[in-house]
Amino acid sequence: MTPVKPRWLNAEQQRIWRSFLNGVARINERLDAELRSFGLDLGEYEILVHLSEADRHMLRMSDLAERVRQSRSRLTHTISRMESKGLVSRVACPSDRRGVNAIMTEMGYQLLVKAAPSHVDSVRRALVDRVDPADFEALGRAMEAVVRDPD
Amino acid sequence: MTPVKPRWLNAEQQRIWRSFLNGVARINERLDAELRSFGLDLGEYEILVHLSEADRHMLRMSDLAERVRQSRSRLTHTISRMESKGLVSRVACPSDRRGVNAIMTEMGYQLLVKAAPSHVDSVRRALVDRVDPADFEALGRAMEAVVRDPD
DNA sequence: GACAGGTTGTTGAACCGTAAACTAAACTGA
DNA sequence: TCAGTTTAGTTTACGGTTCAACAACCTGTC
Repeated sequence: MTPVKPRWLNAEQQRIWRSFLNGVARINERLDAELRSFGLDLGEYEILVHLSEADRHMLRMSDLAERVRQSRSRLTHTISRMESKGLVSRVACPSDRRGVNAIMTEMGYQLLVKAAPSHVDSVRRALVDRVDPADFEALGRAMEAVVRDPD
Repeated sequence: MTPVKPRWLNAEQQRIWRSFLNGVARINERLDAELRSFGLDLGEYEILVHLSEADRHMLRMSDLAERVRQSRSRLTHTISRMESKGLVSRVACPSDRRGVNAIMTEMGYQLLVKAAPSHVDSVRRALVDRVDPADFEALGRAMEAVVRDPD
């Protein structure tokens, strides 16, 4: 007979869970507010980061979608907007005629270069510098466990 | 002379930061997927939770907005939708004629009672049970530091 | 007691994300 | 070879969020 009763969170676990929800919201608020002054949101910023790290600043749409955890549909929309802002452009993929490569423009690269120091500083002020280093490492292990394998 | 050079994240810090972004996204995905089967999203669920904990299952709109970290405008829209689903209703506030109280209906309460065990189970499977207990506590301290005081 | 300034909550438009349907191309195997 | 399936990316419609403007009310001060 399998247990039917739900295993509630105890008071401590519940407190931590709510802190997590609050903390995540707070961090996102701060990062978004700061990036807005560059006309970017976190999603667009991450796209620029991943393109900047890629060979020839270019990635297949589906590959990029996975890296930034956006649905393909969402990425299509986001890239279209960024394209009309001149930050990226689209190139047909030579090896697979279904494929499309997103490629960062010089203007996109320059914007990233300009925004990055301020963004990193936000990440520090919102999280990294606020937290005890040992706790920060533990947070890393925790999140790696969350992302790891099944389901 | 103040330092101008940005203090970049070192490799370890960057790895942890990216794990954090990935982990948070993963957790939200899982929770939303599960709540969808009750016709709720995380925002609506949290509204029900906070109302259920309040005296007479009732809270001022602005108070509720703060607790669930939604803008007032967003809460107005969300509550309107939930009202038309029969989960909450609105009552004028006697002491302040600008005020509006959101109050949970019996139907809203019953939905919460039905959804809660499954939701708690998701929280466990997505985070609590996946993480070493000591790391989980560290995560709590980290998030409390994020939420605490200035800015 | 009136007015300046802040607060509460709503509105409507613009914007962004989601979901499903769809086109085109590439595999797969019989 | 070719029917069936899978994959890539886009399109469309819809729903939710944000933003700015607004009306109604409260609060303190002169």
